Amino acid sequence: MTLKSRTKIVDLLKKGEVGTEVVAKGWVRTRRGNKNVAFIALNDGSTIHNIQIVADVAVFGDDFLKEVGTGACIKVVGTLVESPGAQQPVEVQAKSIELYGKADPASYPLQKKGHSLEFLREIAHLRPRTNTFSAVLRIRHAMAFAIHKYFNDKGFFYIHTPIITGSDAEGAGELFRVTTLDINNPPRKENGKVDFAEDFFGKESKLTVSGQLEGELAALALSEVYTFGPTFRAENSNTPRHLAEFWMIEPEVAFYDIEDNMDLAEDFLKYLIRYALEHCKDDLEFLNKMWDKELLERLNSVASISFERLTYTKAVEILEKADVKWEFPVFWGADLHSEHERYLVEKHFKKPVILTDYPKEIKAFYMKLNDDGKTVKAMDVLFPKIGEIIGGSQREENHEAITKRINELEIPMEELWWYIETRKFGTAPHSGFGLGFERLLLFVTGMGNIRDVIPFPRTPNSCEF
RNA sequence: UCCUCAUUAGCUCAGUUGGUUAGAGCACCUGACUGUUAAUCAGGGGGUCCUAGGUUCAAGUCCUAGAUGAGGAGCCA
Repeated sequence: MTLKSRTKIVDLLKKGEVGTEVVAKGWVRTRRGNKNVAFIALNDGSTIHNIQIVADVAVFGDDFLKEVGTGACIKVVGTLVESPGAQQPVEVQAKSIELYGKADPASYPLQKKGHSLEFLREIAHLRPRTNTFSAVLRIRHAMAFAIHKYFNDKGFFYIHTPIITGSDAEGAGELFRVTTLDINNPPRKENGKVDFAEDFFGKESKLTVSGQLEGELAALALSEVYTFGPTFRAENSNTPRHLAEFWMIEPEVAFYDIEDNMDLAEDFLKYLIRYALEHCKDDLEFLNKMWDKELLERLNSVASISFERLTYTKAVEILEKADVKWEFPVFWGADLHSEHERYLVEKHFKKPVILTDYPKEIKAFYMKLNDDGKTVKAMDVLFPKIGEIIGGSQREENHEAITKRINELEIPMEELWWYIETRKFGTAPHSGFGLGFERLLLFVTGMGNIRDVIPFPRTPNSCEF
């Protein structure tokens, strides 16, 4: 028998092998009992549920059992039996217990009672051992897996786009610099500016804010691709919806117009939500009970309802007619603020909304210009509670049009020569979008703060662990 | 970055109009209990009231500045 030999608690609880000897390993959640018998709730992270270990005090001794308290890690060999208690189908009558690691009860920070999410963030090294956080992590895994499954089943190829980039032309926010220069004494040019020709790459380099531009290069060869990787924004954003380091999914598809793009986005989101409802039932029920009483109802609703689709122009008309005093004025050409988006999703339509055809001035250079010359084929998917969960567009594939737009916005053309060349050689209509993975998880788990759906959040002034 | 609020025991939080020795629940320790279910019951230990100034006979409480956290806004995914 090797060290890894054990039955996972999720399998023990399926009640398959009653009467047989089993080995369970895990971390003690609580211990209670009397002078004759101790009950140990054991969890190994395979499920939200614990297995109850029953240990006779006469066999194991009071002093030993005292060490098997909250937080300790143990190996238990015993018989799986039907439980006389009402709250669990089976339990393990312990024959032997090996203490892998004790946890001093006076200093172990996790109690059997609940903690605030703020406190748990301060002990991110231990919070995976809580019910809430282990549930979130299992759902996070399930969603990552479902994303790959969805695209793989549809014949999309997973493209690894670079994390270090030499271009900052995408315009999606402030970038983190990557350098090997001595920041206390960098080489300088005659004009006093830092000489990045002497840096590792011979030029300035940054952490990527998006894999989209490279994804487009791949789509214009492999037709259907997606990226799924970390992205970095050095914005000083302090909100429950922003991270400095987050994961993004970016499908990019040749021969898709904006309608196809919207169909893909809606189908994709519904698939993921249905996958969670089907595969993460116990964890979602726990989160529903613990944090968000409307979670399951909301997930079921969004999974089946048809998203509302309308143009930016129509949305502005609705907002202008609305009997609401806006903090930010609404007029054609103004960017929509979260109060406007929330009104459309939560009050007016009461379901997810896809807004399209925004004024070109408030959108990025790569979006395809409409025939009206004023709007671009952009699409934002707005969700209840979250706001913008997806942003995407049909891309400008016309060489003349995209160089004109780049010049208008005074984006340095020489940094994008490779991107522009795809429009020169065998260009094709294509579309894509970006989905923030943690924003998806906020919606699926019902958690209120994005720092609680990623194991180790990076935010301004916070890079512990 | 801006606005608002918060910071008191390991955790969650009370603390009245500025007034004696700062409290509770949980956790922890000791004991009781023949199968518990966030076990229960009894007892015990535990405090730089975020920090630095200030006002006052007297400050956890009022004022100023700062630190940290949270919510809202902006930026966005």
